[in-house]
Amino acid sequence: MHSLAEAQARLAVHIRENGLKHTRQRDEVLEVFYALGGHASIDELLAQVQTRLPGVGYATVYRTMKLFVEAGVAHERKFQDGQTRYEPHMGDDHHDHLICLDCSRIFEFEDPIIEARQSDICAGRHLRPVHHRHEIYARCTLGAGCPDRLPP
Amino acid sequence: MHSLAEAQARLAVHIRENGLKHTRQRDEVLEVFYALGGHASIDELLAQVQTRLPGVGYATVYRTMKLFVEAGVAHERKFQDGQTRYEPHMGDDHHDHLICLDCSRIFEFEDPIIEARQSDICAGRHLRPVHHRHEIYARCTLGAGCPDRLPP
DNA sequence: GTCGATGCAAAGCATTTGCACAGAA
DNA sequence: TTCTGTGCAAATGCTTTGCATCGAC
Repeated sequence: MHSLAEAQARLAVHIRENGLKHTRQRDEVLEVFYALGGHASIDELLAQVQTRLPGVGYATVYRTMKLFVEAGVAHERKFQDGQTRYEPHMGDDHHDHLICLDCSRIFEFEDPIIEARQSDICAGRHLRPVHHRHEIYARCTLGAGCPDRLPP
Repeated sequence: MHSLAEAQARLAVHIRENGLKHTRQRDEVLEVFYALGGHASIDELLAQVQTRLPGVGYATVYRTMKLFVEAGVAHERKFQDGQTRYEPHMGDDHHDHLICLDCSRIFEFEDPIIEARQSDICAGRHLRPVHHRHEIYARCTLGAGCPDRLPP
């Protein structure tokens, strides 16, 4: 699942199968969620949704994103700033995050060697990894030359 | 720094150097903190401190743990249960966490291969790792035989 | 006697929930 | 018409802060 259209289809199925309802709000939140691209916070989502559908409040966005997670179209990520962020579900590929402390950009990475080491570490303790969280916080080696430096 | 005595010494220095004061509460919180051994939450700390010094409230424990972090005798860790946990600072050695979803135990691990891969991943993007968070959530392969299984 | 620390209650944030009403099916 | 979804406000859980008082120096 990559595109908005696929997400809409999957959500529709989930709604059907669980006797839920298709609403304008859910449509708009899903479109905004895909338009924002990834790592969107509730505040960012709400701000965008309100430009399309004034009157929507936090409760609806929170409930809707929870529904998206249950429907499998979104993932929940908790970084260190106290805000929950969401990203579109992209099939089975797993990835972790690399966060630039200079410009706040969030990169994604996936490393088979690290994944393998994790299994080994677990195996030594009679454990089997279920999921993990791996975030690297880093700074530009280019200093002020960071091409996408953002205001602090 | 490993022992309570060393932590007491370091805290005393920090207090001296910053014109702060040595108090009974800070003594007790530090002892309880070391007695609990690691990954203690504010609630756990407060409960223990109150057996020794009734009347202490959340505010004091929160403020005291923040002081310990500044003094370098404690580290702050945020796992996924919404509670901040603290662990004694053990010199320069860094470690990550392996959390058993069956019995809630928290293991520590450190893996040079993973650390090296992290640097490589950063280098490819002109970044230099500053710190990271790596948590593996796992289940016992022993099933109900998990020797230290705890109630859910 | 100063000035930082404490304890309590109130305030802050992010998130969740109760409830009356609106709107899909 | 029925029952879920929505919007608002109040409630919650964790953490921080304001303020009068306490206690270390």
